[in-house]
Amino acid sequence: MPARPAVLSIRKAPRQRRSAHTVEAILEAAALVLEADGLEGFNTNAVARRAGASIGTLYQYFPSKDALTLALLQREEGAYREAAAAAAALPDWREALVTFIHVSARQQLERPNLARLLDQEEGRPDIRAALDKGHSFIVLMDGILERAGRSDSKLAAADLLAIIRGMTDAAGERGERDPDNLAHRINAAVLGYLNLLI
Amino acid sequence: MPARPAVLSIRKAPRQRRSAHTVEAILEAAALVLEADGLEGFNTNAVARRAGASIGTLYQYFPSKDALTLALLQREEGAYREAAAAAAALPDWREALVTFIHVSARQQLERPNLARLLDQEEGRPDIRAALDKGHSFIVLMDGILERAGRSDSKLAAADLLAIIRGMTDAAGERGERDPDNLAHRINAAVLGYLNLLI
Amino acid sequence: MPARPAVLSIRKAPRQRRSAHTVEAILEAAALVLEADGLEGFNTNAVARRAGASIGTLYQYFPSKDALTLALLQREEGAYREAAAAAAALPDWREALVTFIHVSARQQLERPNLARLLDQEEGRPDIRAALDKGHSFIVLMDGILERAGRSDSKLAAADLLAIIRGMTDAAGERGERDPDNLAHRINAAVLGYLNLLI
Amino acid sequence: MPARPAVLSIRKAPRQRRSAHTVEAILEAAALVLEADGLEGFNTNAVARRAGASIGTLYQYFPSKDALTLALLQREEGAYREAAAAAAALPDWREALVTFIHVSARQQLERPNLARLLDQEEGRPDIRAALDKGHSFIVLMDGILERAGRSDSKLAAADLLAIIRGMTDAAGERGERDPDNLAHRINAAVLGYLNLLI
DNA sequence: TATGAATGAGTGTTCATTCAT
DNA sequence: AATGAATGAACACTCATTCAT
Repeated sequence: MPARPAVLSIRKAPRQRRSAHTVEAILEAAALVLEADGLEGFNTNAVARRAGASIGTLYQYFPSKDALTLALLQREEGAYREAAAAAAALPDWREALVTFIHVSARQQLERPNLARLLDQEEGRPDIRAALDKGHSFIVLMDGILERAGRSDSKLAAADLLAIIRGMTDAAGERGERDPDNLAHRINAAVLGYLNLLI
Repeated sequence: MPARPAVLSIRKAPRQRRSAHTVEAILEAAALVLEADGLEGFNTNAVARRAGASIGTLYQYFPSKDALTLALLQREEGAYREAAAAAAALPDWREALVTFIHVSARQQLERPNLARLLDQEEGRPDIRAALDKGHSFIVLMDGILERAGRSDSKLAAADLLAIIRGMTDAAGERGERDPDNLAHRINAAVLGYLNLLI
Repeated sequence: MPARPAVLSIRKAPRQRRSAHTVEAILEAAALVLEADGLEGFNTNAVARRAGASIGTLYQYFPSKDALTLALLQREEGAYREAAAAAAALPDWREALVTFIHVSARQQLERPNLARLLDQEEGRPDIRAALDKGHSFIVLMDGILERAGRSDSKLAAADLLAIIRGMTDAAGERGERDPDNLAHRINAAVLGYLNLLI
Repeated sequence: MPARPAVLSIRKAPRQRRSAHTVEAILEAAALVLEADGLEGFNTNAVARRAGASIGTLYQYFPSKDALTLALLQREEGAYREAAAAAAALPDWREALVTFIHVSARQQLERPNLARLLDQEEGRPDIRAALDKGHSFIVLMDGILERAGRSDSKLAAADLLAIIRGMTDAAGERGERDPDNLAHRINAAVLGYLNLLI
């Protein structure tokens, strides 16, 4: 029951230990290439070379460049997504919000260039379509805001995510390293937004 | 001694009226292609075709694709930059800030897809290096915040611009059309940031 | 009003004399490669090389390999198709049939390997779909047989074309050179078919 | 001293029953892939997958793709070849000829797509060279025609086989199912050829 | 000055074949 | 004997850029 088109899912599940290692090496190589050379230098041959694998091996596991990008996206966001979901599930909505922001700041400053470029890739139509909409961050944020009793929760959720993403991207780009400080500043903007907007 | 590498500056200043018209046609074609087909479809041959010019003509005015991108960036931001500078020059810093935000919201919703894609291009190292740092928006914002008596004006300016850019990009992408409403929401976040952060 | 999908039609009509020459050179190179190396060696890079053109030039005129194949098919069959139509239009159906066969034999022995390989390509679904069904040879043959008063004209037309194609292909492959002799033998089979089958 | 190059012969004669079964599974998988996906989809990995074997196993029995193709060709033609030889051995040459044709029609309509594609593969130089000339159908047909007292037996044999192959290929491609009817029509052409050509 | 034909390095992708396990 | 991971040459196709006309 493939939830997304076959061409974007991983081509074969690695059965041997060697395979799992190769897949991991390719994904990490993709991350490194993206960080080092940006979207411009992000091509499958470069990734394979960096992974110490052949181009054929890459394509045994990822049926297309988009599938590779998607897999990297999911790998990078996996832990983030879980932590964000856990934050959103906290009983007190204020605590949920603050924790969500903190988690976001920490994630972004981990590998800032990678996160920023993946954010960009996430905007591409093909990738977008393949992402699991049900679990996206906006749903989490919307849940928090509904519990806060906001009638404009959908719009506010979109705005708050835009603030978070905008500020974390910029901070990462500038080379900031302290997630606590960044989270503190995001909190100010977010709480201001919620308080001042009725 | 040119302030930026020759290969990114416009190749020749159009002297005749016909030339000026051609340059303008190419720039507008670049904008249209970018809006219609995204970064994926943005190539010099497509731009020339859309402009009704030959590829050779395009290269007579723009020595490289990056130079074309840069020129478009500057054309699109020209009016915005002036309006933003005027806003920043208002005597009352609060009024300056609110006006700056309003100007930004209006600019972004004018041609949202174009603005968003150009924002992305602006992030590329080559383009970035060629942009005139002296006149960038951060200087304007920093000026406003200094007059507001903030000691952290540099960092706050960066944060506020990130908020503005993040929210306007997302709003444009969602298809919002009303700059007043958008500006209102941005104000809340920005003022909250300034009030809550001592 | 493109009767067939754009991706299979020629990409641009050559405007300058140089272009027309290039297109012709590429088509002839395609024919030569096909004759020399068969379908196995028929790739766009080889064709371009043989034409003394770059691969980019090839793709300026033919948007895909299939489009090139199709254009070659049409070039090779152009004169044949006209001659066959003229034959089929002869008042006496017997004369029409005999002339049709003669024309077919001559065409096939002209460049036998090329004709045979193009016959094969003609069978591929993509190519087939793009070919103009209205003018295909079976329609011509069907017309002749209807005038001969046959009630089974559709089936008979298919059979006779199969006989003609089968015999001409084999003759060409064996290196036969005399179209008159070949046509004579085809006539025997075809007339036998028509006489003996009621 | 092998009659054909080692690389095209089967790699090892299957000694154990399991091996024989594997070889058969691979050959049938090759047939199925060819029928389902055509020459375009006919690749060794797909065949192995369909056979439920690994690619390594395939290469243990068939040293190359061509060897696999050749083996399939021989498997498919095995029964046909025997039946055709039996037909050709009938005392009355007319009966031999008619039976030969009937056998051919039946064979072709059995698995029409497979037969047609294998006919095509049979035309490739490499495959051709490896086929055992001594037992080919043309020898059988030549024998029949010699007994019919024809001096042009070699040429006539080639022509008649071309007629038979052309008509059966086309009939199979059109989806015909009745070998009797097809054989009847082929008879007409063949007898016409023999009668009319002195 | 304008044109557009030509270029060719580069990119995504396939697939026959090998070989360590 | 069987497996399947790995290889890399080969191919279709794109697009920024040049230059003869």
